[in-house]
Amino acid sequence: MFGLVDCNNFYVSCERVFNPSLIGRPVVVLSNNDGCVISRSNEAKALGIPMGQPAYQLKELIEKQNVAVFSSNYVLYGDMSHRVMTTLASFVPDVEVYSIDEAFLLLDGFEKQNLKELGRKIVETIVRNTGIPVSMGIAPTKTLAKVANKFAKKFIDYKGLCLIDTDEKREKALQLTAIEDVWGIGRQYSKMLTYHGIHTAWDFTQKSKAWVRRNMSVTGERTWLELQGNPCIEMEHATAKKSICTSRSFGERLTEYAPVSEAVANFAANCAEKLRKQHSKAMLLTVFIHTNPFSTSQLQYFNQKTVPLPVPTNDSAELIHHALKALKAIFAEGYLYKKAGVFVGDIVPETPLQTDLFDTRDREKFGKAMQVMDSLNATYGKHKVRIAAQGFGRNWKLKNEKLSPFYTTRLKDILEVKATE
DNA sequence: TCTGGGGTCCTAGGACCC
DNA sequence: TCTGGGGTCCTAGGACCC
Repeated sequence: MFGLVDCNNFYVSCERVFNPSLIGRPVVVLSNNDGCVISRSNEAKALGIPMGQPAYQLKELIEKQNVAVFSSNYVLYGDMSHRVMTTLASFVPDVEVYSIDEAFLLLDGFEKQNLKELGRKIVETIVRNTGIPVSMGIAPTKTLAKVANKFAKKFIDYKGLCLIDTDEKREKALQLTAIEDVWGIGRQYSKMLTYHGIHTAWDFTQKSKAWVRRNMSVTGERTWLELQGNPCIEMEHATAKKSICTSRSFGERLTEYAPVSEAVANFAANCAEKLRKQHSKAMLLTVFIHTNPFSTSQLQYFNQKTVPLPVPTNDSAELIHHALKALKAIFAEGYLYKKAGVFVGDIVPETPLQTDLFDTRDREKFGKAMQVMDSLNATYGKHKVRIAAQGFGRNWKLKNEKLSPFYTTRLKDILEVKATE
């Protein structure tokens, strides 16, 4: 059996833990740059605020209904997520952290009756220990655990826990699940399936295996099997990323090369840090820049450049060097830039080192410098020690006007909470 | 009229997830 | 005025090998 634990309205719940006056109120959290709504309290959902709605289109509603609005505070959410995951790991040995607010649990070896008790205990302990309310689904496959989780969330009588442990329950659940709500069925497949008269998860399971394979390839076939109780998607465990990307929209439009290059240098440094953290190096780097695609009045420009790295590397200075060279090749004057990003690919393990006959860089020396930089920054704060090209300008920085304090990670903010308490 | 029979690797694009 | 930021897997087709 598999369990799926999912935090309810996660980002909103994080804000509420440290600001209980938000409980009972409509609350939303916005994406980077205060762009779109990405988390909503139940009260905000009841007002009809959809997921992904641009904030500026909701201005009136927000004022009229006194909706509390927050910029996203990923430092806080990341720390709260860690607390939830650690608590889960104290109950079962095999936890797969699936996203910032979700985890799969392998529940093999528990008796049926114990399973319900265990689930109940997990749901109650998480909210008591972290303040974050969660829902849990338990079923014979991951896809069915996802289905069970939706019921745990939807029906208040379940008190956050739903088991699908008999064929009867499974059939009933599938009949009540719309096809577009199935894990693995996205917008395109929903459209195609609806066209073929398939409206529920149950309808889907009634199609032949060959039909599903023909129209939806092996991934669709797996979903089909999983919905019938045949597990084909196993537990996965954190492995090194095969590609890494850091990109941001700018708080204001940029026209000059200097601030764009500063931003790109920071994105490259960020990619380098992520590479070092997972002990790998990249062999390929891409830089992209573009104007605001939503604008109808401005001249549009999209461009990107990919460069092979002569020697696999995770050195900040080296990645910045190549990123800026690529940027120079694609930067064009006369546009209002909205977004840029750095992408690294062809990722290989840090060792063994692939050497290059003509490589003149003292990699041992620079590697040590990176280690020192990482350890200083771990103590004194992100990017406290940096490469000069990263600059101090900040004029490309994000808009986040409604940012909450770093309640759990920054001393000043922790003390502020204590003082108000 | 008839025109071999396998392979591998890479890339782009499309689907999906949070 | 104002619209996020990450990832994964699969397939088809082309280039190339013998």
